Amino acid sequence: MGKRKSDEDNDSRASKSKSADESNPYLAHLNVQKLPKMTPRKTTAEDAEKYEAAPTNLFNGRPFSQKYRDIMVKRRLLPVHKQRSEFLELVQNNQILILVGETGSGKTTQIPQFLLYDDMPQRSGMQIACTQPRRVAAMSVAKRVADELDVVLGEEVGYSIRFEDCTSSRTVLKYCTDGMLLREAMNDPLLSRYSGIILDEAHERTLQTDILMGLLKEVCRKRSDLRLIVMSATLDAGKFQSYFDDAPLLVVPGRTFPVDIFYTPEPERDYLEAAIRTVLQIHTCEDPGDILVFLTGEEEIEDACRKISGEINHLISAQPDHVGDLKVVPLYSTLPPQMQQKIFEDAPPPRKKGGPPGRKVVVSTNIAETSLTIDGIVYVIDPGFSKQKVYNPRIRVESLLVSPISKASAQQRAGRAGRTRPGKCFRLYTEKAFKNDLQEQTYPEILRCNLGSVVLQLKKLGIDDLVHFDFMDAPAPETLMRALELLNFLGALNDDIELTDIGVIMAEFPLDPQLAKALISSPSHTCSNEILTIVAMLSVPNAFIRPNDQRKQADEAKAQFNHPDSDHLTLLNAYHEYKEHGSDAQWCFANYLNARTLKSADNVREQLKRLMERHNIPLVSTDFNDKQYWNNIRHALASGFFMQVAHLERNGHYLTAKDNQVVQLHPSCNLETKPEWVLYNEFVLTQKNYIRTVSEVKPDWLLEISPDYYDMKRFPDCEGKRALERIAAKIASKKKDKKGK
DNA sequence: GAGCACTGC
Repeated sequence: MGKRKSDEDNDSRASKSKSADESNPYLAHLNVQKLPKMTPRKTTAEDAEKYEAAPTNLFNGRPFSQKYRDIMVKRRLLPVHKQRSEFLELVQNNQILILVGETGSGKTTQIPQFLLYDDMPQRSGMQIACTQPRRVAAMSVAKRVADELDVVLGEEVGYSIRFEDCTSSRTVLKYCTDGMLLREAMNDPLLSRYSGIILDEAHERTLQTDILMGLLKEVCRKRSDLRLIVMSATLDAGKFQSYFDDAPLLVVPGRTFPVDIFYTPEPERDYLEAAIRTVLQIHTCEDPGDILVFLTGEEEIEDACRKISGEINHLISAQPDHVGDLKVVPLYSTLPPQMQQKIFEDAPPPRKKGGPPGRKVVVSTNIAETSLTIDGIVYVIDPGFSKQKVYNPRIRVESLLVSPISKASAQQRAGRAGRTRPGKCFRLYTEKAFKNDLQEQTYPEILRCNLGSVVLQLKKLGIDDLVHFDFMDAPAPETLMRALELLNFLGALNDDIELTDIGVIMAEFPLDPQLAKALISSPSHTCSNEILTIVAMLSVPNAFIRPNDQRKQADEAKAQFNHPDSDHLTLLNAYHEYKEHGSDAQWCFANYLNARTLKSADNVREQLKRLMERHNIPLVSTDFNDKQYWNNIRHALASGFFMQVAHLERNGHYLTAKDNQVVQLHPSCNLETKPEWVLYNEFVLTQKNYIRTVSEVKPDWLLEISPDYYDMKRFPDCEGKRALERIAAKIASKKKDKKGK
């Protein structure tokens, strides 16, 4: 707090009082009299610029550095700079502002600073938050803006992301992930510490951004002092404006190079083949410049890379004087980081002096559309597809489907060719298809996924009437019903759709409701330490590595951790061994385990452990030699996953309980037998219906955990039902016997 | 006997 006080001193010194400075020789250099008076929300661009050009920093009282002045020259050249006055006028006269700025406009770095000089949150001990969908962006932009304001990162400017809070009591501008701001809202629904909130990249319409928009729309009504700026890259501004009650719009031009778009005259039958052909054509016919190809997934990308390399080798040996080298680089999220780094390497040089130039081609998933920017790309090949999540509320299954992209997405892809100089984009579909068949925008995530967690969060945020909640795009009623039903069966919501005591605690955990429930229930099965580990392992990507050319060795390595009737316990064993071996990366490598993934599981575990301690959920274990050790763990899992259970039918197939979907154990399952009853972590819909990460359960646990879900009166007829009825009868007669005696 | 678009708390 000491620092904030000195800010105020500095401020008031600058604006009104002279006497203190005149009598203080150390402050003589401030030359304060020349600085204009600044009143919050009345700042003009000229006044702010005078402060930015003053000898000392308004925010920390230190003299500005040369580096600061050098950066300032560049900042003044950003397109958004020209509109500072316009921005200030709009934000001073309106509570909500929509800002559209294309790539290179400088909106992410400058707008928060413009607002900072106008709001001056330091005077009232408040902050400005700017949200980003991704952690790396929050971190790197915060670093940049700290430099631009000539302050130390983590002091006046900071960032806040999961696992890392780089802010202090003097922080006035904070970049954070949108999920982080949402977490804050759960404990402070009015977000009262913020004088201004900027939602960046709103056009991406992530789940969190959509919830924040709905929430902030309400918060603005209750807090007239709050300023909200919604920033987006696309020209879909009209939708944002009308959602926010016709908020004014500021359009900032971008700074990119023109990109020529080419379409195919006829539809392509095989986009993969067409993409490869186009790479070869560009390489042999076009000017130097790197190529970016968008494909849908790992397998397709690796396949394409092999084929391109093969074809290029042919061409080079046929015409060595006319065809240069081509470096083919795959890119997808599960690629290890050192492999991902290859996209930044230079294109190969000509093989001999004066020979044809070398070129780099990056074959990538959608990761290169938003998350990663590769400089030097001049050619983009866009086949027009990506994998998208879809949710089927009827069978309660999320799956990934290769689908046509939207126009907005096609535009974004094309833009990747014009970052450093004019480029070309080859769309492997017809212009007519682009105009008539592609939808304008990609469906927002909130329409495409299971909403269990979202509904729990909204309830925790104090939204009582979910059905009438003002979503920008309202999810299907059936999807909401499914979420409410799940939360009701889990005991998080009562029959009046109110949050229960357990529901309140569940909402605190950054977990799917099923996992949160299993974790909270685990102390009553004396295995919370173990469930904590399993939940952490299930919250990170698959830790078992299985390279295509070493499948056998990898499977043998995994077999060491195997538990005969539970994949969940295999995860537990792997984690224990990892810790036993001192979290050693070498050991992980030798045992086909992903050290990075296990490290992040450990991080997650620590975070969840702290939350458990905060809520007084005891950390306990059953003695390892107790024969109930394994049973207790599976029993606790069942208390969260009793709705994800399958029964082995006499024909050898599994049928999911109640939904009666035919499913098979995923080939990655390591169960030694096919137990009659299993619970599963995940339903994977690919060529077949698979259930993945499976454990044996005892049917009497199911009846005991949720008599409501396993109410035989509301259970469809199947072999599983008859088996459950027999067990129920047995339990009933036992109870009777007991009473009789 | 198969995959795992991408994020995030």
